[in-house]
Amino acid sequence: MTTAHTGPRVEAETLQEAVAALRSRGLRLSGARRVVLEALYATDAPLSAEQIADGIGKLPASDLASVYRNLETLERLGLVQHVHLGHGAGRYVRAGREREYLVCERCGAQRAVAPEQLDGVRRAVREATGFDARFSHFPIVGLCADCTAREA
Amino acid sequence: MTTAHTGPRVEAETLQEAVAALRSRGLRLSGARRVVLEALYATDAPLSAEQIADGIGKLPASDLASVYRNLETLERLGLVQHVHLGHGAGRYVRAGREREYLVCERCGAQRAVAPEQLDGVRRAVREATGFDARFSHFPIVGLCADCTAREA
DNA sequence: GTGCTTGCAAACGTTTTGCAGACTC
DNA sequence: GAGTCTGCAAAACGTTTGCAAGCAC
Repeated sequence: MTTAHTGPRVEAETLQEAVAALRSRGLRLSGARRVVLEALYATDAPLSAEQIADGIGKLPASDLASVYRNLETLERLGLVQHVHLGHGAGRYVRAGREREYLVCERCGAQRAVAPEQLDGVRRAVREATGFDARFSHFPIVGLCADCTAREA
Repeated sequence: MTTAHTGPRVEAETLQEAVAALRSRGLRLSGARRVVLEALYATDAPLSAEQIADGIGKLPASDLASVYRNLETLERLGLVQHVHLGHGAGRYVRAGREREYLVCERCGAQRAVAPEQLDGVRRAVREATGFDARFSHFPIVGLCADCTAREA
């Protein structure tokens, strides 16, 4: 870790806003940091740290340890979120995309949906258990429609 | 891995039945294997491989690698199931307990419930997405009632 | 005796940490 | 110039694998 930079979370729709948010906290825009941000702003798909370090095939590569450090810094700032989509490595997406995930544990299919689509699920969870469910960090896991059909 | 032992899953309510199931597949009841089974049948709580290897404080200890190998064998037999309750190590429970899990991502509280209790949730997931959700392997993650209240 | 099973050690994939030098502001 | 940030190397963590010896059957 570098020095702690706490404070309220930040909104950033664009790379420019993200950079502004960084600067407003006294953080710098280094080469490695830019690679991480550009990768995350280049796609909506959840990326592994390794994919980011490799520059997702088109950006300059950077050190994996720096990628992890930057992801942590950016997550603390509220610019990045990580997701666990199964048994493998964690995945990272820029925050503010407002997505929740479902993963099929048979075929591995991943699906991202808008949170509103799961409001009924959230309501059912609250009624049954009192929990306020969030599927943005850990997904709903089960069998997708195809695998359910194949099962029968 | 040792030799493969495939075949239909097995039911075992008691340790004796589990041992019988083992034997019916040509598997043996070694010391290390007994420690794993006794630990799992001693509690309903999901245990880490390390806790099992330590004999959950009261049983004889055994080697961690053997514990993992036995857990895999027993899981393949259908006698054991593993659960991921957050960022840490995996947890293991004996199968047939029919539990699904909720975890609070703020305070870490874990709750196990009977699957029927989440039937409404499953229905809501199916209606919204076509998925057949299962919360026995990956839990529902969110904020528990206490943390939700504290939030406001 | 056969061959499943063990313990130990070493490797694994992912993530974290220590450190001296480099770069941003 | 001050202090953040980097790359590299090494460690940490949970888990898997190779192997020769040991034990259940």
